[in-house]
Amino acid sequence: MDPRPYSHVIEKLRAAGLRPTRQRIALAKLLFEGGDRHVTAESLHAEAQEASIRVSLATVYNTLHQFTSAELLREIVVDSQRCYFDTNTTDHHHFFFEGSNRLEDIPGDDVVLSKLPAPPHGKTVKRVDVVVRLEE
Amino acid sequence: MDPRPYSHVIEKLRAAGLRPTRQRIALAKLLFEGGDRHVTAESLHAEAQEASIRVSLATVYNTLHQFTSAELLREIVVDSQRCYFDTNTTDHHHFFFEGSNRLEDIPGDDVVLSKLPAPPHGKTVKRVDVVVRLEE
DNA sequence: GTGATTGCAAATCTTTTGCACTAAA
DNA sequence: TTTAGTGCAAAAGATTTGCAATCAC
Repeated sequence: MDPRPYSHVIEKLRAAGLRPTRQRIALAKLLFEGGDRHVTAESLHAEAQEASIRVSLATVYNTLHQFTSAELLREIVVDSQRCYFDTNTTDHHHFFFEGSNRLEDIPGDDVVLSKLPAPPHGKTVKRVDVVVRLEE
Repeated sequence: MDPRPYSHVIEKLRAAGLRPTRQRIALAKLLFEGGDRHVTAESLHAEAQEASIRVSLATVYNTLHQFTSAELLREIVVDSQRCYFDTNTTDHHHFFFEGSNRLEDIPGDDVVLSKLPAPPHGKTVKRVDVVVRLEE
């Protein structure tokens, strides 16, 4: 077996200034080695359990927020009942399937905003989020 | 005093198929007689208390959802911790002031989406929400 | 009167926190 | 060894629910 099976992930964590603990490494592997993903704290915790990774839900919450601060993840607001996190941190938008509460990326330039208002005086635009809400 | 001081609001409720109870009339007056407004259940409840209207918080929640189903209000998702309701049910978008958690309407055509992706097969677009997130 | 609506308190659900314990450096 | 990170259980905050009391019609 590869003597340094987690080196990628460990580097990523170090680069972000996060100490590579067992839990962070395991969660980072789940998050970043499966392409672009959308997770909630609950869903990631369940996934970790299935993979026999022992992590508490509190640590999952903490970790998701730390990763978000470190810009390894992006938080997406589509539902006022739950937080979603996206492993795709590039500029893009989302489809949201009401009913199944599922999120899907909309590739970067499939949405074009050709006109935007100027921000109110003294304010800066942090981000523009476009959510296309779908129903059956 | 006007013998039918609430007639407007009462008509509005009846038209929406909602029985005009004391609480609904009072909340509808607060909501619809002050121009375009953004409220949370908590803020509307506080406002009602100040106006000496006796309504429980549970009833405020129920009423906001009934009004939303009846399309007298629109629910806006900008924060995964709280529900916001908007008395402006026309097509428009929002500024969200992170920090003060305040919402402001962006007039209809100050945002132009010149390109949108086709919805996935079998799905219908229910709404497209644009949120411009601001910071100081 | 009768069924819809309300209030209250308890329940639920997601998320955060305090603190003793453990592990990384 | 020193400090950051973790787990657990408890707390917090938003929202919902069950049910008896009340109100609109």
